[in-house]
Amino acid sequence: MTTNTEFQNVTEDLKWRGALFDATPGAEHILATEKITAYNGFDPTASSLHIGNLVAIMGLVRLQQYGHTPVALVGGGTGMIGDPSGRADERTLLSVTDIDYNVEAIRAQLEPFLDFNAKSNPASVVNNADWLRTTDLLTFLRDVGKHFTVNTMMSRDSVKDRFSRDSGISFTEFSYQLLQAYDFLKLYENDNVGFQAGGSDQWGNILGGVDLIRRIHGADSEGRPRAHGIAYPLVVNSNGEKFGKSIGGAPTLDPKLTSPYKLYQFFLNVADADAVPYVKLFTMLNQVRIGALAEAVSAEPHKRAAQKALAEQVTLTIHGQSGLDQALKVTQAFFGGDISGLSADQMEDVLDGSSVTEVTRDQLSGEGLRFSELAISAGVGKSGGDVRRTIEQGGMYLNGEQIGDANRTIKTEDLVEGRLLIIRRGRKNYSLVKLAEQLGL
RNA sequence: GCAAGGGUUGGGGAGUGGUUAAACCCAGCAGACUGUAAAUCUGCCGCUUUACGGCUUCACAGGUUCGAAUCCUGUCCCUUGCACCA
Repeated sequence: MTTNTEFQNVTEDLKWRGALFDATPGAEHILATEKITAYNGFDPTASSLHIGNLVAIMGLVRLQQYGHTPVALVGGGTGMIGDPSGRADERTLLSVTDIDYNVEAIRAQLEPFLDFNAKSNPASVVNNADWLRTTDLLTFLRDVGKHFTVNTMMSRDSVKDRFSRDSGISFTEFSYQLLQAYDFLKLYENDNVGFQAGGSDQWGNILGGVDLIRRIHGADSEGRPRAHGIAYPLVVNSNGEKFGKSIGGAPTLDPKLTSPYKLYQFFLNVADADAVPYVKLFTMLNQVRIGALAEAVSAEPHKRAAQKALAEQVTLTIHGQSGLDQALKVTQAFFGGDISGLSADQMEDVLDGSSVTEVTRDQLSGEGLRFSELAISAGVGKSGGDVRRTIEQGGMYLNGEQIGDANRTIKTEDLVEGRLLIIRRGRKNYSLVKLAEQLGL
């Protein structure tokens, strides 16, 4: 074992972290000897990136760390078509308004990761809508389409899979690979972007772009390809399941959709076997730190040192110090002690930012409000029957106390210090209910 | 356009006149055990103020029946073959 904690270049680093799946010939050499500009595309099919995108984001971060210039491409144009990769069925097209909204949201989510003010290699965000929406059909077919044979296009796995299915593939999605190749070409020509990074599912699309650039611009003066690509592996957990595919869908990077607390909890609950690999992939911690964590995991697994480090680091980068503080505070309150001992102020503080529901004083007066109704509006139950069943199984709590009666009603006396209620479903799902302010009545 | 096959509860997929709110698997939820893990086990998993009750469901609209997801008619959609086009 050497004491050397620094890697010479980004590829060594990525390899050590298990984050390099494939690279075009010569790519590693260039990454080690030159400072390049690399881009990674993000699909605006949803309003938020999720943790599945984290590998790619961290890839850009590491590239920047080693002096390369990262470019995040948000697919406002390609999003209008839809990538068939990894899809069993045709996508439903999104409206332009939705896409534009998503593009903005994603742009904002990428910002905490990258340094946009670096002197020599500032990060930037581009939107392929800027060129794709204005390119005219005939020009595109002549300049780009001419370089692709349908034979190759059909041999793509993402396309082939769909051929064998009943649903087939539309021409629209079939064309997708051309668009992504065109993006690379545009970025190469306009901004001298010579690298594309992406998940292994994007490898075919990446090579398509590399190929297109070679066909149009040929090799450089030394006979080397002008464009390169690297791919990250698909992250799976120790059960072979796709990363993030649990607990009601993948956590997002949007604090409104996934509170810092929930994000923190997601990573804290990672299985032992996954903890160290994930730390390597998703944090900037160095070899020494990670080596120590690995030892800690095997020596004292119950202390979950790696899980804690992982959850802390990820929450910190995505939601900042205040987000992490909040996540830790909530965790401490819920798992460290008894929340029924907390004051209303503390509860509110701890749960601020997670889902909050309001009730009016009227609703709680007289007969009171049925617990099941409140639980549904607070989002911890799907229907009256669902809530009742959960209560019967002992899974519903009000202010830290288990509810035994499915007909439980909520009255003003139940409010903690006259203004708050805490509903809990199962072990980890908390929801805050506030008494609405009465406005000038 | 013609012909054949098909559309079942989140997904997959049984079920072809009654005991079917609908097998089974996966996913999901709750509980036990634990380390807020994994594995395992138990219960739940259309709606309903608690129900051996009521209601609404098997693409949609009608119809036949004491009774239909199951039969008939029409409509929509999907798949496959043929034709048309080229």
